[in-house]
Amino acid sequence: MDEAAHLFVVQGFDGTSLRTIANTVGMKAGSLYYHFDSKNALLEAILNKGIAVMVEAFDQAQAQPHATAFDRFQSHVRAHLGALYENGPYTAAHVTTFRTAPPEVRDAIVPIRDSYEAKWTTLLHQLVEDGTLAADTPIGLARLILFGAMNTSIEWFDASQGTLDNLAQVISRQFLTGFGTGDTQ
Amino acid sequence: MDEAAHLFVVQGFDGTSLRTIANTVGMKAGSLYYHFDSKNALLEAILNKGIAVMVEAFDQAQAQPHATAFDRFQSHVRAHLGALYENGPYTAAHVTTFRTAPPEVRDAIVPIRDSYEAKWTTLLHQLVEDGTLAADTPIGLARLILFGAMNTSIEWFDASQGTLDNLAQVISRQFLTGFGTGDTQ
DNA sequence: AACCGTACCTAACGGCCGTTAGTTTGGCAA
DNA sequence: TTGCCAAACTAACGGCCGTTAGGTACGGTT
Repeated sequence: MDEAAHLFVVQGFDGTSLRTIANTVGMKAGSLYYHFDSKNALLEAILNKGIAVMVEAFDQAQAQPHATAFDRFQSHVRAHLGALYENGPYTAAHVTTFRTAPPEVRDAIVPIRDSYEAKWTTLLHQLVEDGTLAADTPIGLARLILFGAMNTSIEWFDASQGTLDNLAQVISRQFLTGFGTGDTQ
Repeated sequence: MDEAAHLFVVQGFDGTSLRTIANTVGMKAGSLYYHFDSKNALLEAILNKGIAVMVEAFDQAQAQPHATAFDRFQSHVRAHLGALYENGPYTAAHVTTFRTAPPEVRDAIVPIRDSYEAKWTTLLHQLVEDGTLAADTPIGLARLILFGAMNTSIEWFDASQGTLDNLAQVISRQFLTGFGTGDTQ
């Protein structure tokens, strides 16, 4: 699954054959069917694990003590980025292959996916309540914009050029205060 | 090309066969070779057109008069979103298929892609110089975060639930001032 | 009337695809 | 020692893939 998820990230689901996956782990294609019912089932398992990794990272961040509301928020951003880059290729595979996954697979994943998104919605609501986020923040849109910033880092983040801690800080700060000076508008 | 680009967005490049494309436009697969040398060449043409559409939208926004620096910025955001949703499926196809495109195709596209990114880099530099963006803004990172927010809207934007004008306004405002109140940090 | 180029079609090629049925291997348990 | 079961293997199936060679229809030009 590790190798399959990695290949899915690089080549896409349809661009990766079972023979390629099997060959990468020193097997033959048919042998994969001892472990998975089908290629779709393999993808489904990977997508699920991708969510599980994100959820675990989120819950760990939740459990930690934080000095300020901003620290708490930044810790969650860091956790999401950690799920993308530090805990196997599952979350990355989820983010990159979900949109074009076969409908049956997508439909099976959606409910679990929703539960992760709900955690973020709750978090953002709390930040509104304690005055960290503006009262008129469009929570749904805000979450999607934040996800966009975090997830598309897959296309350009290079660990040799910057740390995840730094990226988490930049994204968190940007999300709350923006890059502007406030001089206009 | 219209239909092919649309199918690439929905099913991915590898997930779309030439027979499917041909069938959609009332042709046979072999006939496509009168117009394109190969499937890769078709993709390359689509990706190029995707950039051309973005560039044209950018230049049109550039040519318009604007009351404030913020208006100018928002106008460019709106232009990019317009390229994604209002001028055919080419830009959307570019954004969604570029990462997993065959290396030869990607390599051929990169230089043209860079030219579009350079336009944004220049714009952001100007915003720093006129005091709209903070002097210590990490331009490169800022552009990628902005692109992330705009481009991943493909996964969730629904024209029946919100206008592009509104989305452009939310993204622009968020980019400059954030969603926070400024009470923490 | 003869010709030409454009735009398609037909039919097939070799090759890879996901999948399956049946078989082999090797370690552990009885 | 025998039996069992997990974990692989082999070999093939039908089917779809990108691609190609050669043919056909047809409007416009000479």
